[in-house]
Amino acid sequence: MSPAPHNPNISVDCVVFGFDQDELKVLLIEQTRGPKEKVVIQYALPGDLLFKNEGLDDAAERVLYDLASLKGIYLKQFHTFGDIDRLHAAKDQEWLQTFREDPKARVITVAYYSLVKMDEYEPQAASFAGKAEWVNIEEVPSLAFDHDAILSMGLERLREELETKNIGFELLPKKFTLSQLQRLYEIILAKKLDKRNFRKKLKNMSAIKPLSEKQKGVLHKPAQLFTYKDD
Amino acid sequence: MSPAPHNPNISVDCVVFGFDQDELKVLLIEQTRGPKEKVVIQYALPGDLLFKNEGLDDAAERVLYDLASLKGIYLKQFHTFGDIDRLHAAKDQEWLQTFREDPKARVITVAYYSLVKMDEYEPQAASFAGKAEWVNIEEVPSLAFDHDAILSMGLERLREELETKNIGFELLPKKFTLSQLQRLYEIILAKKLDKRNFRKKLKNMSAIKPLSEKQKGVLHKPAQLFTYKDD
DNA sequence: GTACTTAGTGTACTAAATACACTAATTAAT
DNA sequence: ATTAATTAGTGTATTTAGTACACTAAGTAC
Repeated sequence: MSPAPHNPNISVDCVVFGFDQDELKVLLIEQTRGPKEKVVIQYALPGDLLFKNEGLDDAAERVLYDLASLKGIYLKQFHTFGDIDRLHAAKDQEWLQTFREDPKARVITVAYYSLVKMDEYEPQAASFAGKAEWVNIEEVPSLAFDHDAILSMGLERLREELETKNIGFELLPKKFTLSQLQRLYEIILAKKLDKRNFRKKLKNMSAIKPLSEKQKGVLHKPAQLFTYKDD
Repeated sequence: MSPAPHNPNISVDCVVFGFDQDELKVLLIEQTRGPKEKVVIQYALPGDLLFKNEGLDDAAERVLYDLASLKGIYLKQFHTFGDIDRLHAAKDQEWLQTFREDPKARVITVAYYSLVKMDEYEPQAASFAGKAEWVNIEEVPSLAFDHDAILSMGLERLREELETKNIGFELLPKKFTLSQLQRLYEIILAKKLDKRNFRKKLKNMSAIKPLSEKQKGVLHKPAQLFTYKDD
């Protein structure tokens, strides 16, 4: 063990969840490489090195804004990853050399997870970064560095929070139907829920209130729209 | 906002809990200063800067071993504190100058909480550090830097874990009575529990098993001793 | 107006949490 | 040996939360 302290780089990485079309998605940055800048070599979580006069939460907000034009969204720190070799998987060596001065430099990353109302925000790639892309959680490829582990812990935390706190609405439009909310729970928790029991529980929690408005443009009985009470 | 990354120092700080004599205690390092090294100026959580070839968890283990001779104990990362000015409260300026080269240097700290069987380990101060001392959680003075906030979040997490996971035994001797376990819950959660309901719940969880041994040397009916099953 | 689709609703059963009071075993003092 | 003091140990009834389950209602497309 080395007897001297040192000064690693610090980054933040964000696991950004969205829900759309009955699918749980995560926002990934496409890292391209090659002569024509066309060959996709891998995907990574949105992240960046910490700036000098910036708090950790600030950095996470900045990352989401710069890389995906996301602003004012639910954001929560969940774990810090600091293994010595977390950047140095064989698959990442080549890529590291194209982007960083010193591929051996140590980087400790503080991970956040984040919930986005996909109807309100359409991520746009900043020009300097790779393209930001929503990827179905079921179809996420192997990611750069230890981002697989980060994503997987982020997903675990999302599930925990969803079962204990009322955060489901952070992933839905302001106005939503009870069936939408239920599908969200079913998909994230990967289990079927009973419609009547689900609604009974919601009623007891009284966290939502009905609007005087109904669903439109559907080819079946239109559902009552609800919204969250902030009380 | 500064447009350049930088390399702050990284430290780990540990919120170490112990339980003894019906009191929840936390391990603090006494920081002394002055001509005779006798004037106590403040207490701090055990912590140290991260070494070069050391993972975060390793650093936390090292800190506990070096500062308190604690080894092989329950240890869990819970939050990373990175405010720009977290070291720079007015009360800390003087002290910083005596210990660190640059009192303006930024330090980001990864916080752990830790559970200790106090009967097995008696902390001993390493010579180079301040004295390690168990302090009743109710009597903790204002700590150095932002350690008040770290302690307070650590305590919050201890309470959450105690209600959801079976971690109570980490704070008790290997052999314990049900009343001891109940008092531990009562004191940490700061609420009274019903004896019969508490025992009923334990029975259902079947996480403990009775030993063929009874409490000794008490001036009342001796209680059955139990131990945790690891199964 | 018929077929299709999803919305919306109540009741009976089961499991978990709560409220509650007395007897048993030991020590210390007399 | 008896008594006082102290904590250990035990069961039942009630309330609350969770589960299982099936039909009618409101709209669209044809």
